Amino acid sequence: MDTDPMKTPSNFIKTLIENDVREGKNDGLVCTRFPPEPSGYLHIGHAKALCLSFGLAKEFKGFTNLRFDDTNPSKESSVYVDAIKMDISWLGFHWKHECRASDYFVELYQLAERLVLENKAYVDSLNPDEIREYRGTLTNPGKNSPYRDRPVEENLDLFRRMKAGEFAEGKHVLRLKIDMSSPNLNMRDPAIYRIRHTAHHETGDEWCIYPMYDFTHCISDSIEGITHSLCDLSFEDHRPLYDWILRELEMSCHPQQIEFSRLNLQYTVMGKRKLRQLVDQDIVDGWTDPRLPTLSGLRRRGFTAASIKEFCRRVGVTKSENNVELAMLYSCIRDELEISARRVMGVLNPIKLVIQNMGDKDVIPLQLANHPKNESMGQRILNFSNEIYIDRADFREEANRKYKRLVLGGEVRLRYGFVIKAERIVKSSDGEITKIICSYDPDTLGKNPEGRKVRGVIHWLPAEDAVPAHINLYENLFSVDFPDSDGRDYSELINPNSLSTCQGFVEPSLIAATVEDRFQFEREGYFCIDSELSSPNSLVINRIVALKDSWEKIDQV
RNA sequence: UGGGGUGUCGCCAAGUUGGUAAGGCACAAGGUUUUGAUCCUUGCAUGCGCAGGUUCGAGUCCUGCCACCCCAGCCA
Repeated sequence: MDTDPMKTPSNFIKTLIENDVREGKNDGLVCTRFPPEPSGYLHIGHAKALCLSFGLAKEFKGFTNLRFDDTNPSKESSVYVDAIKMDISWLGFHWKHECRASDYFVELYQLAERLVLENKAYVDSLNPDEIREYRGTLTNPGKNSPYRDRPVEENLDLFRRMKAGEFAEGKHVLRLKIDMSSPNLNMRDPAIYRIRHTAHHETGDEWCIYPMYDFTHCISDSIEGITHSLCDLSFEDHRPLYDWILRELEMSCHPQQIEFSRLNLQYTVMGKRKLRQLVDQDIVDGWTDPRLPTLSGLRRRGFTAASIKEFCRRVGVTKSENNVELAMLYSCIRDELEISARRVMGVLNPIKLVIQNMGDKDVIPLQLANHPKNESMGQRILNFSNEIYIDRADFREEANRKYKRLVLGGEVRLRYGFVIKAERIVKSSDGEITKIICSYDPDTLGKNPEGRKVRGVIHWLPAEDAVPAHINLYENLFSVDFPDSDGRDYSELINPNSLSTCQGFVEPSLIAATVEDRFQFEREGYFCIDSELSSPNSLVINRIVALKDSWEKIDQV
């Protein structure tokens, strides 16, 4: 496989395009488009489509247009337009033209009139229920509408009056005259214009009839000179219609529609309707909730654009059903952050530890590497003093040999510091450990103690300099791997632990961290500053992903 | 029982004219390690949905089955 991150790995679409270019089709041009409907936020499935369409066009020196498919004013809004542009830019893609289907409303209308004139379209006055009835079923052919043979003049008159606003919604619809007995339901006289007395976020109240997807999309592609129109498998059945319209209209540019399978990620949902439901029902904290697979959510969680593109590269492009494991995504961000993230100490569940053989005022400045393998990332100093914090999970009153951390009476090394020994503990009246009293061995900095082996290393923070932080830890949003194919209601499938928070401590340097920064809390995972809730005097930190943890498995047996 | 698709390791996925099954993730076992991380080494489909056939040779060709997905919005 091609491992160059700058290039799309080989896939069936790329192969097909390579052949087109080789044969000189479209004068060797490769022009694509990304056509979101501005009715929701983009998610990681869109990232796959983005990587494909933008990636291919770029590789073949073509261009990609961003086109908002805004033909349904009742569902769309400009707030989504802005969010979508933001997400695409964040991923690092540059579109040639920013277009909207609504830019073509006049042209679309004229083309529709032409089809009426050529007796290839007619105004149907059946109501929605009747239209459904007449359409037939999957196994039975449909039958012609009684209005199908209206004279051209009457169709034209009616269509113009639809446009003029003379009719109520649902009264009439413009349909293509194709074949009511086609085995492909999409060819059974599809509706291409409906009446909607709704203002459009771009065209205002200029129109009260709006063209529908099948009619709009192919023509928009054609107008823009798109050569390869990539979409997901659900449009495969629409391709004959796509081609029919462009052929009947004798459009000079006839793009090729190619379908690929959409991305499915385990333990989450990708459908726009479903994501909206999570947002609307306040199951999550808006479209940018870090648990969501939306690009805004992933960004807020701390995923980088590069890691998402790498993920898309790794999952590939095919026509087969796929259910990608979350581990694949996590691996991408870990691989990147392992190299780039600076290391810091962060204590999630603090417990105080007192060094008894150190004075109150004693301070030993310790040098800590910002990255164990990259000296150029420099060092920092942390003051070791007689009161420090460690994580509760790193201490046990008793434990078996497998436990490598601090045990009462045992020794452990403080990361980049001394070896300490747990002498005794202090408990509160309800039995909770409130303090661990330790001694430290001054002769163990940077070297092993004489005659003993210290197996464990734990992270720590000086109590004096520790900065409190609100830390968000995430787990899968859903408790089942395929929420879509589970019969139960969403509310029953949400993982109650998808978000857990703790009040921990971090190094002072994080006060100055920016939203772009990512860091590794040693032994814990990769974290970032929450872009919406954090401030220098009240840090909110999100865990992007935990470090791989082979201990967790051992501990459970 | 109509039409359109898809079936290669637990997951993703190469496999372009038939020539003797890439790679990634995950997992397992060793080694290194002041992160139970990283890194390194090794292992992981006599098998390509099933059954036949053609062929010296088939994941790749032929035939017949089976399974799963999508389509009956005046949504996109």
